[in-house]
Amino acid sequence: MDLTDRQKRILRTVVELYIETAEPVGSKSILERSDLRVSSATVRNEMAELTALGLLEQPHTSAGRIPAPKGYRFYVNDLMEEHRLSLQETERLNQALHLKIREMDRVMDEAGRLISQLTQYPAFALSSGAARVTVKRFDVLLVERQAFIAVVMTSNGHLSNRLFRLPYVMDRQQLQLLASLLNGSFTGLTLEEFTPELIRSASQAMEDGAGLVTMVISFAMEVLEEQRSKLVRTAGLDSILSHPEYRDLDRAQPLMRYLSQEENVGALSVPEGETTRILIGPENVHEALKDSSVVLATYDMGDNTRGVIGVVGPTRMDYATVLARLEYFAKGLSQLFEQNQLPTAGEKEDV
Amino acid sequence: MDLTDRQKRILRTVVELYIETAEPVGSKSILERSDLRVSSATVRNEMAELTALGLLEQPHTSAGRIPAPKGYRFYVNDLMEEHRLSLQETERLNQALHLKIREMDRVMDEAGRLISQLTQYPAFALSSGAARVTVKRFDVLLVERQAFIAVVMTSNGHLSNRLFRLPYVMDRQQLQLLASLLNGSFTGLTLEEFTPELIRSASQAMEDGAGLVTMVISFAMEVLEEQRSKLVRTAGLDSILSHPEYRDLDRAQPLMRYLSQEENVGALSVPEGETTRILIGPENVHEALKDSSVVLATYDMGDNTRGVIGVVGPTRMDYATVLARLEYFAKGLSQLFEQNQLPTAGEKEDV
DNA sequence: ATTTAGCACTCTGCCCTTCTGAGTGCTAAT
DNA sequence: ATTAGCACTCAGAAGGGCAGAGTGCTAAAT
Repeated sequence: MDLTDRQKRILRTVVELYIETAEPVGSKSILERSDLRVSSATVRNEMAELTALGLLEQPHTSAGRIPAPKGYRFYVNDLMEEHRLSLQETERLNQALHLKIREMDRVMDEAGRLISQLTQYPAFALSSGAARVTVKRFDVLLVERQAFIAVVMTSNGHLSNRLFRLPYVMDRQQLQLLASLLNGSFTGLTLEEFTPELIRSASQAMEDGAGLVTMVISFAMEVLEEQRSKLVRTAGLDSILSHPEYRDLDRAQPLMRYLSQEENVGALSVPEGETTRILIGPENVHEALKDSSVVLATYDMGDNTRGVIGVVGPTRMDYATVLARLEYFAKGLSQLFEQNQLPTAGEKEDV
Repeated sequence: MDLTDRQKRILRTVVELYIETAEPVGSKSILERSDLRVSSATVRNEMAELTALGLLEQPHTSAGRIPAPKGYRFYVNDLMEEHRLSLQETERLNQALHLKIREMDRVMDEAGRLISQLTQYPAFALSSGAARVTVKRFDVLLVERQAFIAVVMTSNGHLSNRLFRLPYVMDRQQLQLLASLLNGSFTGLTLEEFTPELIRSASQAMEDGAGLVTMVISFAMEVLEEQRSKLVRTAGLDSILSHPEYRDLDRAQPLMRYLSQEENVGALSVPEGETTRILIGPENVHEALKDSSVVLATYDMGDNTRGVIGVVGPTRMDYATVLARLEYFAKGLSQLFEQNQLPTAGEKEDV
């Protein structure tokens, strides 16, 4: 797409004016805004050209122009200046990042909420579950004579535990045996490798405490399952309604539905190798997003896994600002994970 | 409020018809529905009476009547028949209750989601944090020479753990000491009783490992704090928009805002001694709920604490059905907590 | 003393028309 | 290539008229 300088200037002005006002932009307002030294007729001619190229569109014959998705795309790729965060903004973001929260769920909760507040769009946070999780280590703790706690540490540094009660008395030795058996046979295995045969043979090795093995193993499997699955948090749904493009319920409702379903939001992702992504209107696969845009940024969760945070809004979104804030926030999250000790209720495991 | 039988019949018919259709109810449709054997004029007279009593209201002179908040209240208290769940409904609810989820957060997540699906109204689930939580027991597990896991069991049966890394090597004996120290000084205390002095004196007792005490203790304090705080989950916000009374964005938006804020929803409660509660329109304290209704039901979380589940909808809500479903679901949750082992990642502690 | 038939009246929602103003596209002149 | 000028288009607001639902009241009937 080759545009003259003047055309670029015009396109950019249209986009920015439209982002501001949500009203179709006429030739005169362009002149007011940009410092083009031409007449409105010239601008009109250029706009006709840009429309022919599919960069602008006209809601109806006698209205101004609004950016077409292609126009936004061009703007985002080539025209948009990087938004420089103001001191206030970084201040606010930093403050938001000083959440002293340890649990994964909470972090994501907060992240979503904060981004939404910060951008005025509905936001979400995803943690892409660790692809290949294994149990790294089992521990068993005798609590009373008839109860013990099993602690499972997974390869991604997460710790889970559960209390088990038993109908009979258990001795320390038996527990010892259980622990070494579990550590011997089930560490380093992915969920799939927990085969029924393996479990059976381990149970048999345990003799009279055979039930214990299956109990703890099924707990471990739950943990693996959970660690593998994505965590999705959405926040700020209410802010949808404050944007004029969603005044129309027929637009707002499908979007809300979409955002209310975890599997939808969970499917949004950033291609390997990139750290951010912008999806404009029809570039979205899902029908419900066809006239909305999505801005995504990735953060580093430590153990080679990336999480995603993002916002959804009208195509008339303030891409520059949103992107800048999102990136900054994502970087902050990465740092949190790095220096800190997030993974759920435990500390990050480095090796 | 004394009403004749006929008046009650009419009021009830108006309410039920209006719940169904969302349209003002005229004298003729009342005759069609109920088996009153009088003329429409008589009904009109009665309706005028009911209106004078503040039980019905008229959107405008030439329209039918709609129930006033007082009318709903009367209906709910005296007229409403208990909704009998159909086989399908119980089926569906039972299915929903067979979530094999252990973690508190998840249960609440699911509960909210399910109730919303089941009722078609936005729903929420609250766990009212245990009022007086203490640490019941500390455990420490050596993981490597320079790392250990601390496990904290609280009085409400919750288990939390965290991994601590250290810059120096630690021996088993030291850990032993740490554990007995913690168990000796900090069990049975509420958060407030973790005084700086106590912590200081305990640290000193530990000599070279003084840092360990403060680390674990501050972790324990986080856990207590967390156990004490409410958990609020909201779901199904999108279903708001499918009800005609919220077609008007100026109604929908404040409600969504309200529901998006945890502290608002967290404030909803059921008085001691009751198990359910219905709040109709202006009976609600919060401005945003003035023309919506809330139905609440409590469930038993085991350790003398009650959780609340509820839905929010237009005053024209199908109270009977919603209440029945909510109660059933709440009972199911109570059972889950009872037989099962919910509290977060651990099992319920019975004594 | 109730109940009812009958009727005039009220008001909303809908459709249709008109009008206005913003903004265009085109033509002819520069 | 640019511009002034002008006719044209169209959405949205404003207003008028109409139909239908439903009321409240009066006077008659039970």
